[in-house]
Amino acid sequence: MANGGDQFGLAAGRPDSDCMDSSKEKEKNPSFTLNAPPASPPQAECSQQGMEGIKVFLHDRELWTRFDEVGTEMIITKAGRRMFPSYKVKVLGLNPKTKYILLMDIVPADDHRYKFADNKWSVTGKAEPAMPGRLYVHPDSPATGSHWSRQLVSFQKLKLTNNHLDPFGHIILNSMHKYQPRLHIVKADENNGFGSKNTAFCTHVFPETAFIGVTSYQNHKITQLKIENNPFAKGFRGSDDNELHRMAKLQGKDYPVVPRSTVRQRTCTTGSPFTGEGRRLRGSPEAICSPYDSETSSSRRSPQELMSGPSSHYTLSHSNLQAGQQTQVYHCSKRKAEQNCSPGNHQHPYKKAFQAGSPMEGELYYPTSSYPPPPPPPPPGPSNPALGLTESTFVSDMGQRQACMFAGSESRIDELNCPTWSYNCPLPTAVAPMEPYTHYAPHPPYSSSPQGSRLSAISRPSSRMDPYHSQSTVSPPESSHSRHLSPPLREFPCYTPTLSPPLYHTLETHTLIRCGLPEWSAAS
DNA sequence: TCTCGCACCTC
DNA sequence: CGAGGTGCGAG
Repeated sequence: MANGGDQFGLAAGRPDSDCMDSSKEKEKNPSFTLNAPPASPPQAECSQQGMEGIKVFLHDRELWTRFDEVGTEMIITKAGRRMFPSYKVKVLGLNPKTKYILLMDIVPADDHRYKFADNKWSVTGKAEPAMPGRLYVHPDSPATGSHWSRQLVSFQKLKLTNNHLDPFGHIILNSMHKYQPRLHIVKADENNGFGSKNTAFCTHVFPETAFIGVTSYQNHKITQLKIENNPFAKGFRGSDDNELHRMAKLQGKDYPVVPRSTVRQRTCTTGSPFTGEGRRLRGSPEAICSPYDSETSSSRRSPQELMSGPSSHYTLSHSNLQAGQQTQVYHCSKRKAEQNCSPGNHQHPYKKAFQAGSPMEGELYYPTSSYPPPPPPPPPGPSNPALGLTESTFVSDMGQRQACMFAGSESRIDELNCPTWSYNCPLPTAVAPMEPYTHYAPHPPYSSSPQGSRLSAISRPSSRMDPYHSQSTVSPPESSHSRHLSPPLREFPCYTPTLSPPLYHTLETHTLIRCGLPEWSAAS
């Protein structure tokens, strides 16, 4: 991302990059300091709650970095498209016996809409209102620390869609907008009591995983990278003659055609438009940028570092979560869901469902009332929905454990009052009500530690940096910095214990519970 | 811009 | 083998 971020010009600079230790980072990059919160006081609730020692390393970071340097694009389709590279992480430092819920969300990186012209990305306007925020709960959740640490934690099955009414629980994104995936680790230990102030969680952001959602690839370099690295795209690889023949066929030409991939490779490799100055799209002027800058520097790290290093994870307090998101939870039974509705079905079924029926549903589901609460509240955070979800829930519901989606609106969070857990019943249709998230509050995602602070700050002016301290955690192997911010608040989505038939369960935002911060708590 | 059906591929 | 993940290119 570093680069990528730059490329996109995302508003943000990336917060620090992954692997480095924040402290180290600072050393390297003075600028970093500016943005980044000081090594920060561990205030973090995270630390208090034993989340401080958690280290997260992005798998295949090198690959992510390669994409990022060009400007990562992720295809978003109505049926839902997987991300590539896949988001996989190695998590260390968890208490072996404690149960945790791992989930992801993807938040707007900034409030811009982008266009790809002249072989480069540039800002073309203001972002569309944020889509309903959804959280993807790892299918294994909740599971013990030993379980998570045993092997890579893969979010490979997470799918992205541009269908605002998506019933499958896929993460909804807007095309030509930049996003930042985030990983949330929520302690599901009963002792914490879900929804309690003590519930601990932390958020990790790998700037290099930021991407722009597209309905079709814009940058040939990206297409090439996808083809070269994604096994499912093997058929497009220009291995030798195959490609030529294939291309010729496709084009209906008798003569060999030069495979795009080949061309691209040559073309793109070196000077990506993005590189250097070119890369940065105008970032949002906001402070955000700075963090990224720091990030950028980080990007400069040696390849080795990038590769192996644990990415820096920032622990963001929930604040990082995008503001204004609502939380909804969807449990999808993988197979079933797919069978019933998914793409697999051949678009028909689901199309109908979505297109035809959806509008209504969508409307119905969108609770206008709750809508954009003014200050973007803290992100749904790892909504504890997960927490709420007990194992039993997960397990039982899903024959197999499956990923669950949550959509959260931060905005609501504010509104939420005290921590109470409520359970919502999934809609019969499986469509969860969602609210649009409040339009993005400045980009939360990025500001990692600094972000964290930023986010919070953003969402709530009052809660700025102070409240959140990002701790810098040193990531072991490589330099990584992880910052743990103590979240001011925590929200917990309510969750329905009984999974109803519908594959998905939705947690509504208002059901979220906030925990923790005084500031926020006061809000609304 | 986006959607769709397709060939080709992995699993 | 079938299910399903790919990018392609026409529409």
